[in-house]
Amino acid sequence: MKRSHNCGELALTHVGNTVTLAGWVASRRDHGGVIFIDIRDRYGLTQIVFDSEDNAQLHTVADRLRNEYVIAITGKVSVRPEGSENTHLPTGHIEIQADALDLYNEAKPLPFSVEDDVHASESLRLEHRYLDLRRPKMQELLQLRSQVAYLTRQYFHDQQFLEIETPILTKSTPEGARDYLVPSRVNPGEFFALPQSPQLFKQILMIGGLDRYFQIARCFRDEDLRLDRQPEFTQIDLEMSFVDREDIMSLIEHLIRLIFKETKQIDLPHPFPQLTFEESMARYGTDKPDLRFDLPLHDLSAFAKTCDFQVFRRAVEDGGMVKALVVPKGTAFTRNRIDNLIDTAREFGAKGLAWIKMTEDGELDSSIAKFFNGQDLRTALPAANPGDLLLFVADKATIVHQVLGRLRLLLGEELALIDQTRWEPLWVIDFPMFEYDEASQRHVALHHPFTAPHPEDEDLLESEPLQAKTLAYDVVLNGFELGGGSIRIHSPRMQEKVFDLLKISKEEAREKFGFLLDALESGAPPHGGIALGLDRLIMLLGQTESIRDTIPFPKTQKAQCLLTHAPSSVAPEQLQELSIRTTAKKPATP
RNA sequence: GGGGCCGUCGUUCAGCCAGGUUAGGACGCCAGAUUGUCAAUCUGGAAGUCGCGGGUUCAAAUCCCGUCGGCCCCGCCA
Repeated sequence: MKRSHNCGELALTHVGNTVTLAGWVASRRDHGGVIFIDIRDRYGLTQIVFDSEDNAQLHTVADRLRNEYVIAITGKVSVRPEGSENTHLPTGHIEIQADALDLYNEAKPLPFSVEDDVHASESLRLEHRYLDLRRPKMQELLQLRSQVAYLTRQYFHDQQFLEIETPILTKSTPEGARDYLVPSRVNPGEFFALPQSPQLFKQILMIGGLDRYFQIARCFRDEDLRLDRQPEFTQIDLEMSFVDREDIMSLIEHLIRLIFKETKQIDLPHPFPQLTFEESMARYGTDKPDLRFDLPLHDLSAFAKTCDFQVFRRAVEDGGMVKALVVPKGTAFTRNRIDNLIDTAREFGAKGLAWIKMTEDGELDSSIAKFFNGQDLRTALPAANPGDLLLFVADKATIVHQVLGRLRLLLGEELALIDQTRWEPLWVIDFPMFEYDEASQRHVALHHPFTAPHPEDEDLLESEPLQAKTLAYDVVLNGFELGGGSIRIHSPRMQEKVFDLLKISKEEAREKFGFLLDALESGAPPHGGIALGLDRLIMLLGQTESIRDTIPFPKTQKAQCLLTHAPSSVAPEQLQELSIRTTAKKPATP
C-alpha cells in the first residue's frame, strides 16, 4: 500500500474518496464495537474508524494496535457524524472508515509519549531524540530552519552571490576561541583545526576575485556551553568586495526582515536603529541591549562629585563613575529583597550596591540619605519619581556597566517589564579596536585582528590604541547577539601594524597568517562581511527557550551527545596510527 | 576552575526540613468491560536496589561526606 495523501490534508472536499494514509499511531481509543485511531505524520493527524459491524476481521487487527506502531490504512473519507467534529484539528470534520491495514512495525512501550506538552526531561529527550523529533513542535522548528535556509539561499543567489564551501580541516590560529583539533595520520604530530568561522577563507575568496560569497557554514568552538551556545553551530556567512559597511548592514537587514516577514508575518523596523558601542554601554551597560524594555542607566557622576557621600565622591575622583537604575514602584521592595540585590551585585563584581527609596511624598528613605540633598538628587536624576527605588553603583566604568547592565536584565525579568510580543533589533557600531587584557598584559582585538580601523582613527592606533574605533557592526535582537561583521583590513601594511599592536611577532604572524599577508600583497580589494548565528535566529524566531531545540542532535552542557554517546574512547591501535598518546588520568576503555 | 538548582516505579511529581508502618499520586503499561471518542470512560493488576559509593545511627529516600549525570550562571566564547 502506498500513501495517496498525508495525514494533514484531508477535508470535506475529499469525502467519498478512497485514500491511503501512512504514519504512526498517535492514540487509540477503544469503545468496544468501534475503535478510533489517530494516525500522525509530519503534516498532521487524521482519525481512523474501525467498526466491528462494517469489518469485524479488521476490527480485531486494530485491537492490537498500540501507540507509535507504524501503519498504513486504506479507507473511504467520510463526514463525521453531527456533533462529533473536532474543531481543534484541521482534519476534524472528516474521518477514514478503514478497509485495509498494513502493520509496518510495532513499537515497544516508549520512555515518553510523543506530544507537544513535553513531560520528559531534556536528557531523556536527547537520549531518545528520534522520539523527541516526532513531536510536532520539534518538527515545526526544523521546518522553520529549513525554510530560513531556503530563503537565505534564494536571497543571496538573487543578489549575485556564489555559494562556496570552505574547508572543515583547516589551520589552527592563535587568538579567539579554543580550537577543536584533528590529528593528521600522514603528518605525525601535526593537527588540523576545525574552523571557528570561515573568516580567512572568505577574505581569500575576495582576494581571489569571487566578489560575493556566502555559505551556510558549520563552525566549531571548544568553549563552555550556554543556553545559546553549542560547540558546533551554524552561521549564515558572507563576504563582499568593493563595499562599505552601510552596504553590508543594509543587505543583511533586508534578509532578516525578509525572513521574519515570510516565516512569521512579523514586520521589523526599517531601518534598524543604531547605537554606538559607547552609547550602548553608557545607557544599557552591555553591547547587546534588550530594547524590549527601557530601565536605562543614569549617569550621576557630576552629582556624585559634589555630594557628601565619600564612596561616590572617591569613585569619581579616582576616574570612575556613579550610575543608577530607577526601579519603578521599587519602594515596595522589602529589605530582604534589597539585600538579595546587593548580594547579586557583589557576585557581578561590584563592591556594593547603594540604594535609596524615594517615598510617595518625595523624601529620601535610606541609611545613606543623610549624605544627600534631596533637591539636588532630584535635579540630577529627573527620571526618579515618588515610589521608585534608586540603585547605585560607584566604581570604574567597566564594573559599573557590567553590574548595572546585568541588574537591569534581572529586574526587567523579575518585574515583567519585558513585552514578549515586541521585536527590537538594532545595530551596535563603532566598536573599539582593542581592549586591554590584564591577564596577558597586552592589547587584544575586541572583534578579530582583521577588522579595519575607522579611517579617521588610524592615527590613534599608535598614540592611543584604546581610543581607536573600528568599522565593525553587530546586529542584536531582543538582547541576543545575532551576528557581527566588519570591513576588513585590505592593506598589508595595516595588517602588519595591527599584528604588531597585538604583540604578535613577525615570525608568528608569518607562520600563522603568512598566506593572508602574501595574499594581501597580491592585490586585495577592499572588502567586508558579516555572519549571522542561524541557530540563535531560529531560537528567537521559533520562540523556543534553548538553542538545543533548533539543532536536531545537540550536545549537553558537558559537550556530549546523549544519543550516540560521543565523544568516546578509541582503540589503542587508532591512537597509535595517529602517533597520539593520551595523558588523561583515567584513560577510558573503548 | 567556581556558584546555584535538580536526581524517588517506564515517565512526571509528592514524601526529605523535624530519620521509625507495606515509599504514595497522576500519566503510561497489562487484563477485562465498553458503538462516537479525540486528555475517551469504568473495574482490576503489575511495576521502585529512592543516581552511585561511603559515613552517622538500634534504624537513612530523609542527616553528613564524596562521586556521577542533567540544567542555569560566572570565568571562557578574537
